[in-house]
Amino acid sequence: MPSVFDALSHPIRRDVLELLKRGGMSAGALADHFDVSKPTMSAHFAKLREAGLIQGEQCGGHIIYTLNLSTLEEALHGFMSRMGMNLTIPEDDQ
Amino acid sequence: MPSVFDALSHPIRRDVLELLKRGGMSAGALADHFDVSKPTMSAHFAKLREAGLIQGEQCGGHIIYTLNLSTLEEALHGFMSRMGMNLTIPEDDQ
DNA sequence: TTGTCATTTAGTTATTTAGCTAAATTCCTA
DNA sequence: TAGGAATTTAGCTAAATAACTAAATGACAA
Repeated sequence: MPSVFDALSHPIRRDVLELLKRGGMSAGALADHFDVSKPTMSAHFAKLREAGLIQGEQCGGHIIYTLNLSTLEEALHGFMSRMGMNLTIPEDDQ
Repeated sequence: MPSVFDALSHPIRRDVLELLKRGGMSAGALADHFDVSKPTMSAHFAKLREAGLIQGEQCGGHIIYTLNLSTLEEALHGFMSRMGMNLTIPEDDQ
């Protein structure tokens, strides 16, 4: 069971989270953004899933991944408060 | 050259950063907090150094490691602004 | 300058990670 | 229900990581 910080240690996985910031995307659409094979991307998705950072939902013939921002917030908040920093989340744009 | 996120991926290294939050400590004093050998700790220090998160200064027969908080802030700030979060650093206690 | 303590380097091992291709699975659609 | 697209699983390889012990280095102190 990889921690959030393990999941964040690979640049592709950080990029995936950013792509998901504005809404869900299918595994294939996500994979198209990166220059590695789809099975490799599938393994990255699995690591993000196991860390609780994303979740996938079967939707038609696709799987739509969505960001679980609260897991990320919680992990960063926990670490940063240990380090004496504060995290603030801005209000949603409307 | 490991990134800040690589350096943060090991729990011992995150704990080292927290121990250094309030000031410098020698390699030996830091190592005493963990249940691994000193050479193993030396490798963890090296990774933190290469990521720019700590620096060591020869001081008497010891090496004093100090936190480079700005590197951590910059990396977290960079990632969090990509993710639509904000980081604030509270004023120093006086 | 020799001894001692602190730290790092060397060298080894086991495990994990990241990547690939090929095959299996899943789920729609015709 | 057969075909086809999307995704994951299996199985493999190479490289990186984390750990250890033993040896080397560095820096003071007697």
